[in-house]
Amino acid sequence: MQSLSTEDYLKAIYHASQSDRGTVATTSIANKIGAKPSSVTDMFKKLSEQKLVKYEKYQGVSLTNEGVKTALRIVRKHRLWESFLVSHLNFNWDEVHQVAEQLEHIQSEKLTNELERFLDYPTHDPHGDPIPNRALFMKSYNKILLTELPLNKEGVCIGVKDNSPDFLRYLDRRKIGIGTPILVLHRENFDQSLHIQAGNSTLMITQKTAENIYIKP
Amino acid sequence: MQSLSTEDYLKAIYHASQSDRGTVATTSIANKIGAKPSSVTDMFKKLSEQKLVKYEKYQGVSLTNEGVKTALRIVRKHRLWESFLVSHLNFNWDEVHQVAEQLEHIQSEKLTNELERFLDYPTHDPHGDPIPNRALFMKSYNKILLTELPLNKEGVCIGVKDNSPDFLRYLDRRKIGIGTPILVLHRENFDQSLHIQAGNSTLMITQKTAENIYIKP
DNA sequence: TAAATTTTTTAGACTAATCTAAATTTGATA
DNA sequence: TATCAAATTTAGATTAGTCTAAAAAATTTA
Repeated sequence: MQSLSTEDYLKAIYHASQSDRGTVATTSIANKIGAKPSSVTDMFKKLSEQKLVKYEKYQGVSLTNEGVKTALRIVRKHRLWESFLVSHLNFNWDEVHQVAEQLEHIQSEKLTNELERFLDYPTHDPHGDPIPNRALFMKSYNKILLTELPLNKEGVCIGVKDNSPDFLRYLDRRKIGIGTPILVLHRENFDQSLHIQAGNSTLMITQKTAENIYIKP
Repeated sequence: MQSLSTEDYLKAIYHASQSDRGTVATTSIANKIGAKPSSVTDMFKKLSEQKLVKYEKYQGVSLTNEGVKTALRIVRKHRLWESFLVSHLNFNWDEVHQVAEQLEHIQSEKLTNELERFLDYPTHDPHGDPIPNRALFMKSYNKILLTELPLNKEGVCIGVKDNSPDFLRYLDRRKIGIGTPILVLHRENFDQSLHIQAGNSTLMITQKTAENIYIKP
């Protein structure tokens, strides 16, 4: 049985290794967790003893198969709870993360599986991220960033890269959400800002915004 | 913000002071929590500093108003989650306690209040215990123990005193649950065992069983 | 490639919650 | 009411997770 803290580390390592490919550095986890690098080193050693990560001094860590499984079990719970909060408890997509951070640590397989059944086996959470099923398998869409969508080719918003409340509320105000159809009308060469049609309104968004929106072409 | 452990102590003190009336002894909490008396003394001091209990060396503790409120907030969450598990996630009433022990520590007022709304403001949990509302007020039924129900006077089972899975499953097998109408047909003077009619079957139960069933006369 | 910078680890300390063992207080009993 | 047993507290140690400061290794840069 993992402690709350080891679960947080495993999840952080999992997410970091998704974007960074392969091994994960001490400082990268320290920043994610909000701890000092020395604390992270200690935890790396501990996780290594438990065979949840492969750790070589000064070389960072990578998750073992068992480590990946443990991380995915937490991700599964996190995303199921986020789905529940939005679909049944009137939470907005920018409010769910903090609460799900707590709920993801609840230990009960029956609870997780019944929650999944109750929600009718959702495949994606409110931010468009895929939910691992009982066998910890998830299929992610074939997705691109909005910056990569060709001019005048219709796509649909299927997720966001940045999950911060600030960004999500900004999208709310722009009426952009999961499922919103999007068309790039014009790309400004000067600053890479975009004129887009989102739903049935046209608006301008910055490059920074565009590179945080996932599109199914 | 309380730690998980202080919350457990406050809840234990609250429950103990319900049955024991007034102040609560060190050992009584040690037994409930599963800790040594010396650890309990340490925690009493800590809670006392936080003004959540009144503590006099060698004289036990009693909750302050603030302590009662904190305890009731935990009880509220515990009982709401138990209700949710039974009503929507196919848990039986003997399975909910352990999971609710974890869920009761989740910190989010919005979560608690929305859960309450989603469940349509339940007043009692699956064991018949009253659920404090948002203002932490709860009304309990006027209840007696089955041992006190007069012969041939119809009552209804509205709760249990012992919440252990063993007892609850025993009641399941006897088809006794919340709402079951009960009539005492005969009381055996020799060992105080009872012949009762529960629903539409008649059966014999021991005194020990009878003194763990609450009845609305 | 040597020096400088950055990253990582080690060493030692701190806190919260726990424990054991010994000392103290309370309350029951003779 | 003096003694004894039970309950409670104190003292000191332990564990997990964290920290700071210093040392060591890796990486970048000149």
